[in-house]
Amino acid sequence: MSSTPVHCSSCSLNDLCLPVGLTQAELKKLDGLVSTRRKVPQGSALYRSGDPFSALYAIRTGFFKTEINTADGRGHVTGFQMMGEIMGLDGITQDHHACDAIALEDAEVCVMDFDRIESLSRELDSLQRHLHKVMSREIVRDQGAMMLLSIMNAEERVASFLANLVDRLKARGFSSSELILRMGRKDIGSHLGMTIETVSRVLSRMVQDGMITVNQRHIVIANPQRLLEKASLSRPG
Amino acid sequence: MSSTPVHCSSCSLNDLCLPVGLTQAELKKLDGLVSTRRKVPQGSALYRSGDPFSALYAIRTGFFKTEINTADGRGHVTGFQMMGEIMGLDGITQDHHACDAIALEDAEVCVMDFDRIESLSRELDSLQRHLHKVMSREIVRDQGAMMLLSIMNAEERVASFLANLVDRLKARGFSSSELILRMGRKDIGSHLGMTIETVSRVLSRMVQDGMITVNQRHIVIANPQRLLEKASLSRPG
DNA sequence: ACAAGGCTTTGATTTAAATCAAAGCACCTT
DNA sequence: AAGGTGCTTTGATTTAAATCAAAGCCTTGT
Repeated sequence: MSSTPVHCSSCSLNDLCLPVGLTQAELKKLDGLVSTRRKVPQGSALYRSGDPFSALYAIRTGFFKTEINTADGRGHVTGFQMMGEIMGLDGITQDHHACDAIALEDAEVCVMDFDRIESLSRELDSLQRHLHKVMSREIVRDQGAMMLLSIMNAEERVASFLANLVDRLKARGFSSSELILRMGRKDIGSHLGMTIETVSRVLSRMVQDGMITVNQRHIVIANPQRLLEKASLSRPG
Repeated sequence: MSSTPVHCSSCSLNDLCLPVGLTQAELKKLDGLVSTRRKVPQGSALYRSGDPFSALYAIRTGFFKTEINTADGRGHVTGFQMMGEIMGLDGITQDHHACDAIALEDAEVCVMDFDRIESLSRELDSLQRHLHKVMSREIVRDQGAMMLLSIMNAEERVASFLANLVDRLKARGFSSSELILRMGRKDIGSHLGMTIETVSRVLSRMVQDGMITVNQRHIVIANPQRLLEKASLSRPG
């Protein structure tokens, strides 16, 4: 709950976040969209499964994971989210959230009341269209993740995971050859459907092959070409 | 391209399809939504990956699979769709479709121009809300499928698959103890991330255990209780 | 500095599912 | 009815990844 004024029109993330492609005049209208900002300390939840749904969240700073936990202890990390990405879409169907959203480092999010999003998007065609695109992108992304889990082996999965992360970081102005993992091996394994031992072994093998360099959570992509080859499923011609 | 008049307001599927929860007056407005119907013969595509996106489709009759094909021959069936369900949401983000939609039996769909859906949902709050719920449900469903692939073993996956199918069929007035599979073992295996041999072996084991009965594609659920136990991941307490 | 705890890596062994192989069945066509 | 074709089942063997086990290492606090 920051007291500083909160404006989409002046936000440096606006070309990554919800209001992408809006004119300056339209952006002005959006300035009422973000009611508050919210700080989320590392390790704590932005929302949890079962919480009532009322808002979408745009990440301003920090890094999140979303996960579904089961009573028998098996859990699954459904994804990792970084600045500019929208969280909370899972809550719309049932009016309560379907997963936990946990901050992997101290984070700050823009809280966008969903009723307000809906009423604004009835006025602004471009916002409406963009919201639909964001949701559709999430669907396509999840289907890509399903495919990864269904047909890729351990090494391909890890390669895809790394390639995907550097891609998204690059789009945010960070290095495309270097990254700091914000999550532990356990979360990587859970997300990729494998054990931490396998994650570790695969990383070691990639180091041996000269594809990457690993120092704890610090990864350097030594051979981007080969990483991409491993990662890609070569879509149909 | 049927010449019979096409009206959501008189459609028997309307409580499963897009216009759920609308008043009669609102339904009247929707009658212009479905421009045409389209017949899709068994084995042919409603749309293919790369096709330009222009419409969503509501299934009136028939049964579909959606799949992503890769150049190297590995492919993945992302889901199966039955009457009343909406297809095409994957196309919104990139203005072209991201997967193939193939009819597994002769089918008929309602073609809903997406621009018209958007403009109508700017007028009808309830349609807007429902569209958002449909998209969110797809996201949650896909995340459930990811979890299935990530943490369940072969027998749990097949049990989930069967339980999910009878559930959806039951909601459409069909038997909850019996079903005809519209897809072959290959598609089941692709969807569940396993080979056809494993699908077959798991089914045989379930028959031996008295959980189900299998005659080709005709399945009888002999012990729904045990099927549900196998299928469920028991969510957190 | 040292101990404690939690990650991470590495190694040995087991196992679930894949692969390889062949036979069985249902559904066509002639 | 016979022969073919494509799906499905079943069996034998292999393999990728899980499990079991232990050591290494970074971090944190006393």
